[in-house]
Amino acid sequence: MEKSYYNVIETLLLILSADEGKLKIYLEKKKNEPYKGYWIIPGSTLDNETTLEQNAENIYKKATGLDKGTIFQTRTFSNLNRLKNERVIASSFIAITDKTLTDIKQNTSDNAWFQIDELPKLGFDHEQIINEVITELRKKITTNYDDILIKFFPSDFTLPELQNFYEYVLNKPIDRRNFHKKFVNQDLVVDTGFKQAKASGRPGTLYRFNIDKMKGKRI
Amino acid sequence: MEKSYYNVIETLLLILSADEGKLKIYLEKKKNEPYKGYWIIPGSTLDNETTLEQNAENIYKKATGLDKGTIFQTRTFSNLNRLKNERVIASSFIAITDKTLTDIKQNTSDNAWFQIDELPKLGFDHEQIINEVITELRKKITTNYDDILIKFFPSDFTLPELQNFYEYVLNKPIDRRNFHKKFVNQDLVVDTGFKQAKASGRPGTLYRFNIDKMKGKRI
DNA sequence: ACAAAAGTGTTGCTGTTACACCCATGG
DNA sequence: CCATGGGTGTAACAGCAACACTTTTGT
Repeated sequence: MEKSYYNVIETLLLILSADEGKLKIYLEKKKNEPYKGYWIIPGSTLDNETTLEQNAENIYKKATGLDKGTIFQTRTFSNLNRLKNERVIASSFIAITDKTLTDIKQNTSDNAWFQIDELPKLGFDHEQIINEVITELRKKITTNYDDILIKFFPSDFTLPELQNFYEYVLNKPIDRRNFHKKFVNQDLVVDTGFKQAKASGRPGTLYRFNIDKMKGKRI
Repeated sequence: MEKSYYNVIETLLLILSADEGKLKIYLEKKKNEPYKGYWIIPGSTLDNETTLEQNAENIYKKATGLDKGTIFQTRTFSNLNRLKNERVIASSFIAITDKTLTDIKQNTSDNAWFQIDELPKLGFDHEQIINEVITELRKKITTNYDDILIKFFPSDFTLPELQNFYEYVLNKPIDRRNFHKKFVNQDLVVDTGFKQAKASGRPGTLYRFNIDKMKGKRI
């Protein structure tokens, strides 16, 4: 290979969702070689008439069937040996979505949701990319940087649900009474008046974020 | 221009420093057309045998004469019309440095430090890039995200110095007594035993960050 | 002595932590 | 009535916010 000032760039989109108190990622199974049968982050090579943001949106639309979502840029990976044959730069994006609204509710043999701590066998350097991007994201979630919690819970939720997700990301337990007090006493959440329908146990109260109070709030 | 999957990428390095309570950026004056006489962010086109990180380090070394510094990646800009002739993607990095240690202490006609709210006439889209990157950075500084304050104050400082910088970035005043108490009572800083040499007024006590206490500390 | 800038103490408020029992629902 | 999971109160402590006068230095 010869030294050149032209580079190949791909956009990789980490589609994430808060589901059952876990942080989950949507992955696709590769149908052809190399890495046939391995799972990969959905992506697309960038042409010089498209922006990275447009590219990410296109991947999002194709994968979820949704038009609009919370999509933002994260790291760009430029290691020389990411792929075998050619140096390809990966610009990674995160999309935060509501799993229940997408066309990909059900896991199939071709695509599925995985907990970010229970990843399947991944192709290329995608496991490393997920780990690096998620490490950054965990910091953002646990401090509510960029009001990111709101984006993971766009619709109604119970406080135990939120707490489970938060404990999962933080990886340590929190006292339920204190968690409840924090959100309710500071009016960070609003009671919707509805209760969760559940299989067992007392149904939880459904809350919604009080956007005004949550904006800029450091958790 | 024809659609292609090859792209030109440049690395832009925003070299920053906390100086006299202000956030300053190092810029270079462009010597040839286009934008001759305008100021620009130092940068370099990426070849396909170099990583973005290596590229940023090279720019840093060339500009400051320093070997190592705190350098990290920020946004990648891929607008189609950034430059006139060809679509060039800009991957921006921040370098945080100690202005007094660099070879660029003095402003010359070719390069100079500017307060980030008193920028000169900038070439290309560099003003927009600075503004977007600095907006993100301000959030990080004011929350001490990634322990960034330590990086801006690697050596001794007085509390009023730190406070001035902090007020400048936050763009609002803070009570001096409360600021002092916060850092001293929580042992976030250590008294070095020295005093600042100053032109007028009572000399300030020189402190150093207590790294262990500052790590992960949210300000 | 004056100007300039740094150092400092108290009080009330707000949020955090630690801790254990009762309540609503389905089976 | 039992299992499951949700809801709740209190007290001690820590950090934050609001407030003005004194000390050290150079001129």
